Amino acid sequence: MIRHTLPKTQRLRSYQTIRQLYQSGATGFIYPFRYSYLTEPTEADKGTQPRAEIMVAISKKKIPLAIHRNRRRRQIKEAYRRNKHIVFDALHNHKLRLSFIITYIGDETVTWQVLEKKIVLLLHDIVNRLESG
RNA sequence: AAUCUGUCGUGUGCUGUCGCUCCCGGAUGAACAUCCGGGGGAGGAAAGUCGGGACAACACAGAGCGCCAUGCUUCCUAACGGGAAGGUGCUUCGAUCAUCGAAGUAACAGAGAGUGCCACAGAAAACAACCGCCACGCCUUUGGUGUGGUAAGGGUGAAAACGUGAGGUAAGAGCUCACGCUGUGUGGUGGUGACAUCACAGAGGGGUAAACCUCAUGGGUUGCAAGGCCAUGUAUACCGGGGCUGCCGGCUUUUGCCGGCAUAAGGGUUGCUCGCCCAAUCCCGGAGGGUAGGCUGCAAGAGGCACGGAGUGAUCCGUGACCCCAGAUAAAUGACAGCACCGGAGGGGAAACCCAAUGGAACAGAAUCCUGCUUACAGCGACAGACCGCCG
Repeated sequence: MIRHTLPKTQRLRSYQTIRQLYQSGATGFIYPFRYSYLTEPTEADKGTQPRAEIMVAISKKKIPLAIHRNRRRRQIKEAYRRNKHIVFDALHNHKLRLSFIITYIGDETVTWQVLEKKIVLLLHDIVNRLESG
């Protein structure tokens, strides 16, 4: 049973990884999100553990005010935090490390309930793609 | 009382579940970390990035030119293009014999150097003659025409060459005079000063400087992505071109090396020029490569509040074992419920009153800090003003 936390170590913070993701990450689309992700296998001799790193990006064109972008980013992070067990179970089964970016492309009218449902769909989508190879 | 406008103040709180970040203490652990406990964690504008400063790096012999900013006075302030108090002009309102008071407003130095511009209309917008008036000449003589004088009258315009009266003249004109108006100069008085007021002299040829400009004052450049340290790395690397000079002395068989002086393509002097300074481990171009990780700067000060004092005021001084004091870094300070708050569809009740659904809850998110300005803003409170009504 994992705890539903989201500390610094599970957030995507490396410039190089982000660059790699935008250049060569596998992408998908579930409205109102677009996502791209990369995986690498864990290596037991180096002591790396399965884990996921996430980043949330929001377009300034869609949501112009900083305070509204902040709120939307917090809601997305919250939705991921509450449902991240979906993807974590798969990662442990396949011994993978995952980095991914969720880009919000909706507008300000999407409600919290819809947002959480769509995140769950998105996570299941990623898991399906991992399982199928 | 209600509504509206303006100014000032304030600008959500509590509970639950699950989370984030920083600091302190403890535990596990080689370490990264993880866990437990405690504490701190967005704004009045954090915004616009507009002024001014602190702080930092680089630069700085000097002179000239240029560029930018500011522009009534005194004061406040670390400083300012900010603020306070005042002066002057203009506008509005009110009272009044003159004159005075209130509110608002002002890029409010110079149009006695020069240049430019002044739409339309008008003859003309700055060397004024269209009509008119006057003199003289000519002709086909109730008139027409030419030359000259004339800014009193007409007409145009936002603005037409000081106003009124008298003298004067061919007709006229500040041409002369009186009174007045507006500048200038000198002197007196009051005021720290802007300025006010009085006297004398002399002048009257528009406006426009957020047009160029003139005058006065100020201004080195870049900004925390500043800068410092650690780690990493590749620097006197590679290719092409330029330069690699002259004299003297020393060493040396020579090539060459070292030192001094001179020259200077080039570089620096952070707008330009002169001047000054630098110098072969140099300068220009090409191609290619690397880094972009961590720590620091980085949070207690031009801080708030209370009381007392000085000042018209901005503000300053003193006292206080009074209070506060975010530091994130693909960027924490939250998400979701419920209640409180506003509102009240509707329901209950004889009534007072009670219960209440949907809904509403502004503007807005630190990024080195402070200070000011500007802009955005629901609700509540205070104080002014306007309007309506006068039974509230």
